[in-house]
Amino acid sequence: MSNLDQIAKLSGFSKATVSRVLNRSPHVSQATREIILKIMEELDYVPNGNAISLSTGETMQIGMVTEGINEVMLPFLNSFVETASRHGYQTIIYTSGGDPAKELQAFEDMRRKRVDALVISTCVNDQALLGSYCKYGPIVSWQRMELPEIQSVAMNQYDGYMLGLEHVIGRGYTRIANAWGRPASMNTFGRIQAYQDAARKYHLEVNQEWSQTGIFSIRQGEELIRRLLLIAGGPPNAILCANDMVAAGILSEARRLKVKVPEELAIVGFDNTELAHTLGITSINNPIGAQAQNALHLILGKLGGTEAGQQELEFQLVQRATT
Amino acid sequence: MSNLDQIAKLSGFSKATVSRVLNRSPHVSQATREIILKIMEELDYVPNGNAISLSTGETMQIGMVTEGINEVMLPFLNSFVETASRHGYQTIIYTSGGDPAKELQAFEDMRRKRVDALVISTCVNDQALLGSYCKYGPIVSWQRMELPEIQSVAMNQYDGYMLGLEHVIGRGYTRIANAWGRPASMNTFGRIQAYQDAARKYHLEVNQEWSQTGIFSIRQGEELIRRLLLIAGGPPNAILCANDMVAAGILSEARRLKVKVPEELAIVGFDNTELAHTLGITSINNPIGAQAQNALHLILGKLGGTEAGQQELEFQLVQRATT
DNA sequence: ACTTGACATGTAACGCGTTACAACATTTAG
DNA sequence: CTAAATGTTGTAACGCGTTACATGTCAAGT
Repeated sequence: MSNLDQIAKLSGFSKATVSRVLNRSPHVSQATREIILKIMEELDYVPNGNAISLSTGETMQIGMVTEGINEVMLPFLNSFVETASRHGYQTIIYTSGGDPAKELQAFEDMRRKRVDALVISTCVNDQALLGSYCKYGPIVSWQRMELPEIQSVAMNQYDGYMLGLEHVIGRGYTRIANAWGRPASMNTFGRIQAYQDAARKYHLEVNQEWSQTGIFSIRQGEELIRRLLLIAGGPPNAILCANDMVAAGILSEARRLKVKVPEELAIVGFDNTELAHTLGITSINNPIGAQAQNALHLILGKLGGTEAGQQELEFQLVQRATT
Repeated sequence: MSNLDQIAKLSGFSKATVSRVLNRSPHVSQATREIILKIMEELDYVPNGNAISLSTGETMQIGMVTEGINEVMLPFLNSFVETASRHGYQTIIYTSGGDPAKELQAFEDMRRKRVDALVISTCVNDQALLGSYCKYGPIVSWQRMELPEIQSVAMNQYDGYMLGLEHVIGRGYTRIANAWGRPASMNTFGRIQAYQDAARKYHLEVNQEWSQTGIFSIRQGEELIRRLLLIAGGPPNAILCANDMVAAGILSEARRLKVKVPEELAIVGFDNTELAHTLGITSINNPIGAQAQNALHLILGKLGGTEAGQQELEFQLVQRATT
């Protein structure tokens, strides 16, 4: 394995000049550049990434923190990895599986200079704790955060959820159930607010049992609808879901149980993923890919010292067969 | 930002001793260890990951090479990330989007010591080219490879596909269509072989137009079934798919077109992902998670110098509503 | 002819741990 | 009581680029 020193010795120039060639510095004569490039070629030289990172203090790597990779994350992850790579950054995945200690590994890795920045997709640690890592590098979150240090690319969940609510209300549904996601998250908070405001404004029937938090997955959706159908005082006739996976679970289980969709039950998903398209689920179009790009741009801005703003994004509702 | 030198100076011991404390070497007296740990604590010291990597030549990072992250990859990726992390390795995602040059970046990164090893999920470069990177570190592939240097954790596709074929044949279907994946891949090759052997053995009706390669996604599945239904000489009455996404596309489009499943069309997916469960698609259980673990173990073995074997895995067919 | 500046290149310190080898002290065995 | 073994710690080189600053050269400007 050849190194820069050898190239320098062989070419007769100093390490500095060789380094300049590597970094395309203009302060090298064309003749010198060619000689050095030729020798590099002959020795099959590539610079050692770790040495560069140690020296510059940059790893060109960004960590993505998440509980686990699921269908909803897919467009976020894909878009982020893609965009980051276009800017020369690689993405490292940190999955916690819900274990705060494992999640912390990502933050420690930033402290140890293994990654230059972090994007949080979902996280299970205390926000104050995460905040204490901000001094080690930029942290941007997909979900909205209370902590001002951690910027978020989440959209205004209140508006998005209201869009879904008014859609089903407009179609005559009044017994609306809610499958919300992470309890105590800002996203969920905005959605709850929207529901409460809509309930008041449109005089919806309200039943505590119709609203649940902590519902994320296909299986949880399946279970939820089974429970909802058994509720005393009657089941809801519409349900808004935390994401499309939940909606998919509810839809397939409802079909199995011979519940007519959308006549007896309207279903609205969230995120408008491929899944919603495939299953024909009405969904609120969360422009996830664009959010991921925003996340990267915020990070690049912070890394570069320029405080970049994010472009504004808008929700849309895509109507399909479930409403 | 404190460093090892400072800890050494403050504690009165040498860098070597401090390093020994960090690495839990037994050759340090208890008293010394405590003094040094205390100072580390006070200075809020963490070792610099890049310095460690430069020094040891290991990054504790493994690259995952793929065209893009999709539903089928999900269990592979999740399982790999999880297992790797348990062994102290982080996973870096390299998506090529089908561009060989972008894909090569991953291989170059191994050459530059940015990652210790690579797992190939899907790849678009010439295998011979990839082979030339084997000298820089272990490369393991999910898909079967022709190159002996690149070990694979793929299962015997012939057997798995035959399982699916015999299942539908056993249920009386004889006009079997095939939606195969990547052309010219070993996986596809095995499946084609299985189909040809089965066609001969069970006297299946054969129609060139029923078999296609290059079908991977939900959308492609949708398009495919539309085309198949228009074929002169009649459409097939069963179809085996490259993966569950394709099966999902076919199923939903078939329903839209009022084709009765499974009466008029049997559908068999591959991989038995969450998607197949949700949509009730019969699928061949490719134990993807276990394959990912195998991949990691092969890599760890090669990194550690011990040639680890992989545990044998078996296919199963999970019957659901589409057959 | 002389200053000024542009350009090319070198020097040496720096970023930060790891580790082979040496050295010394203290037991333990004989 | 000495030699060998064991345990503790230090020295210094190594892994490999980057970069601020210094030096030297040559042409343009006056």
